[in-house]
Amino acid sequence: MGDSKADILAVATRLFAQRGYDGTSLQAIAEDVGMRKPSLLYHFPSKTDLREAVVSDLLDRWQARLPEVLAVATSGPDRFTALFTEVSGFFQADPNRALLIMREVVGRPQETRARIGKAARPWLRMLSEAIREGQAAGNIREDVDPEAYLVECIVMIVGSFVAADLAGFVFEGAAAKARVDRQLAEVLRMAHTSLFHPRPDPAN
Amino acid sequence: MGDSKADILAVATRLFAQRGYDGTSLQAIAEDVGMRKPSLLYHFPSKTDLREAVVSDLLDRWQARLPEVLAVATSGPDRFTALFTEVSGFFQADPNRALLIMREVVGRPQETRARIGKAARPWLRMLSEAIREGQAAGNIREDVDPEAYLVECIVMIVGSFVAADLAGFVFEGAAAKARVDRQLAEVLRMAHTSLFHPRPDPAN
DNA sequence: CCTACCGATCGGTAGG
DNA sequence: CCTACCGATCGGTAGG
Repeated sequence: MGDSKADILAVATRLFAQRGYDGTSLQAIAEDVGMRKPSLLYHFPSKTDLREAVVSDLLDRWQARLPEVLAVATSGPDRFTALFTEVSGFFQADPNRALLIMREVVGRPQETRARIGKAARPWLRMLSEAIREGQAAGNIREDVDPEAYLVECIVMIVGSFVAADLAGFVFEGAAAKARVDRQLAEVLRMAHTSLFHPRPDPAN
Repeated sequence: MGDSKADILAVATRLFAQRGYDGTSLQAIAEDVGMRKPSLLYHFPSKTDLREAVVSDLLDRWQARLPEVLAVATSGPDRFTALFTEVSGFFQADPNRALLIMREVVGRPQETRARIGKAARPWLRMLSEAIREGQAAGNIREDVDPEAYLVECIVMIVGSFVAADLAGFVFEGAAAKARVDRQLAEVLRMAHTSLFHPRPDPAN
């Protein structure tokens, strides 16, 4: 029923995220979609094309969230936490997104990496500028390296999903979902504490 | 010249790290080593065996550094920075280690993940206990989640090497090596700031 | 450590 | 969207 192209994209995203690009055959994707391999290749002329479409789809979905993210980042109380929640919510909506990005970034094809980098660029520019303004205004610690700080925040958020899987082997108990939540809570704390000046009234 | 088995391990580590396990053929490894595929399979009976040997080799090299790490972690001034430097130095000695770990952790074979988790476990237990003691003694922030904090520190360190590659596309200039150094410096600052209580004498 | 070779599976095409 | 099929490459074996 419905849009075959969208079905293929959804299945390919899931399998590329979970088994990697090289570890996923077109046959496996076609089977999960419920069609034969040549039919899949009618919609996407080659495996490389499918990969690009999967990455484009992910980046498009991020761009589609742009309005909410901007709204939250420019007004209201505690903009920092709101922005953080917005970003991590994007990955929580589908944890495969985090795995996929990790794999595509670590993977070799420079072209794909360049596209992800290009998509992230305006965001990082805008936010690093905001950090510099905060530093000039005295709200943000002077020793923060804005670009490096932002990169590490993304690394931590995306890494939380990857690590949550592994953490099950390291510490007992706790389902993957609860693990992610706990990791993300700590990431928020770390990111917040290391960005702003300490409050002058600690209960210490 | 010399130990074929060690040569194979070194080449396999490099190629698995850079192209992934599925993206690396035994033929490619054999070629780089300078032998034929069946000769390689004489030393390692199957590709799976080779993968396990590569992971074991990495974990063994980490274990071999244990004495220095423990020495640095239990005495001397600024044990935090010393321990951090020791850990990141392990990956700086060969950045492929960071890529390999990232790939093996994100990859599916649960067995490999379980082994990495098992190797990390005693370390994380020991350090999280030390954090709890610091919290009881009042040196460390009460709101730190010890296990989650440590997981994120590792995520950040390993992620710095992965991100340094990508950062070249996001911000202009700066070679990968300098990028890693800059990211690691910021990771150290973030990890330190978010762990300890603020000094009572900020120049603010 | 090699040559020679195997069945299976890969991405992709022809043709309808 | 299918059946039928292609050459290339995969991990691995036989045998020396």
